Amino acid sequence: MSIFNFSLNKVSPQPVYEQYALQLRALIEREVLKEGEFLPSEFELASQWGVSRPTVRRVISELANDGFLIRRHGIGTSVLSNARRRTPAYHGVFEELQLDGRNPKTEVIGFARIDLSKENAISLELPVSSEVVRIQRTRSIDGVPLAILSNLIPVDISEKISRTDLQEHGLYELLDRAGHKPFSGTQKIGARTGSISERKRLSLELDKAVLTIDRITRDMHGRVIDLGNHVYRAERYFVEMAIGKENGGEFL
Amino acid sequence: MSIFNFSLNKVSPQPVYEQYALQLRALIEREVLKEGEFLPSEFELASQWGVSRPTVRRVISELANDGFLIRRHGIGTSVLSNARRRTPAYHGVFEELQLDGRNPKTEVIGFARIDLSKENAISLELPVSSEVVRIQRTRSIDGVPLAILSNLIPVDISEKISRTDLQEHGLYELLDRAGHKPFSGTQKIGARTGSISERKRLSLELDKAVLTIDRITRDMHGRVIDLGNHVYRAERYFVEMAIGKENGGEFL
DNA sequence: TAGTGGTCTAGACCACATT
DNA sequence: ATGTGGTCTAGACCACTAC
Repeated sequence: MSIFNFSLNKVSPQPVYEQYALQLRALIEREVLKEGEFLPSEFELASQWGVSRPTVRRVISELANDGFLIRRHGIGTSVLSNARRRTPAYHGVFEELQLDGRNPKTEVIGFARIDLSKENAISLELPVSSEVVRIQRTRSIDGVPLAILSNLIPVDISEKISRTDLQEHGLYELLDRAGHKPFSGTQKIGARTGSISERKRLSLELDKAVLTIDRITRDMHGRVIDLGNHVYRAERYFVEMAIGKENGGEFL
Repeated sequence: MSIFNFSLNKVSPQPVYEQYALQLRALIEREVLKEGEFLPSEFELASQWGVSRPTVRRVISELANDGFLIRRHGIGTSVLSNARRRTPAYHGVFEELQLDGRNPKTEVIGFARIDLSKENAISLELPVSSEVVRIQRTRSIDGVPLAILSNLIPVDISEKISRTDLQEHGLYELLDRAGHKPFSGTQKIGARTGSISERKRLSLELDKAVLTIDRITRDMHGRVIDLGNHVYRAERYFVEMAIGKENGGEFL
């Protein structure tokens, strides 16, 4: 009985390649299949699984794209080490990454319609006369202020979000629920010396640095649903991310 | 004569799907195919191109993955707007992005073997006794200092790189040439107040902020080939990136 | 030479959205 | 009912790597 004897639900709407990919992925994650180990050839897998080779290839492609497997022409398909694996990019790491046991808190310090400045109107791609809502929040951990979050959101979307929601949930989660799932966007990460009001809010010492993140978020239809300006205490926050093939390129 | 009458080089080692994908992509980028416009159905394209439907699907998949096209079941395949498009993540944006007409310069201020500190040995996954080379560079634009780049590189790799190479080319380009193509990695972006020596090197005013990028780069075999610590003048540098499905997730 | 993955074909059946 | 994309099959030939 091979470890590749996977189960297949033929009535499930989940496609075959997805079912097998999930099970194969689990084998790798649980290290039943260890680093460097080779998979049976595509022909063998096709016969073992009772599917065609294109389907086997699709399964393997899924995992190869996620960096779990590497295919080498003329050699075979083997398991990549954790180190070689491209972990999914992930952002917004928090101090030493440990949220467990911490006590994060969000305070909503502003939730009101504002007049749109000309430049913000352009960024949001709205007519200058449009109304937007400015949401201002502070985030703290164990009572220590961490960040000031300021977001501009079109009025019609903001109406689906309440002030109390914001204390319990992330903005993106709420936008999603409101039917505006964040889909794409751009962000700039920069640094500067904190301003007077930022120093006050973040309990910063004089002239200490802050990390800034400015982002534009769009829903699936390309509509701008959020314009965020976030300011973090630099000593307690950094952004961590995986870098892979596409987003390589040397930094200047 | 349809705009989809692409050319096909049958002797080229470049696969068919890639040749067609490139030409289709060009149509979209030049806006011959405009936002919202529909492609012929996969069957029609297969017949026009003289290839099978799976090949057509592969062509379309390439562009759909890059966010140029969107496929909707039962409806068809259409061109995404620039806004909806997920532009490839790209980092290391420079002032206002304009390198054109600028005069970037790299000065190598250090290129020597050093004793490996214990913590760096662990990061590079080398025995503590191993020797590494520390490369220190400064980058400036039009005579204005922009960044201090410090990299640790295993000795055997550094031997394939010369000091003069570094003045002309990027480190990653040189690593690539040396047979250690950067493959994956992790980086942390943070901010802090510049140290005394950094203030001097970057001509920073007292207590000005710097943006820091620390990265670990690995080659295809999972070997650590670079440990970089980069410090940028915050007023003149920021990191810009696209955010998509995978690397979404709310920032804390 | 044998075995591997890479590409491609020519179909089939299905689920989905529109008419 | 029609046409679309989504899945899957059962082959074929090629290019690459090892032996």
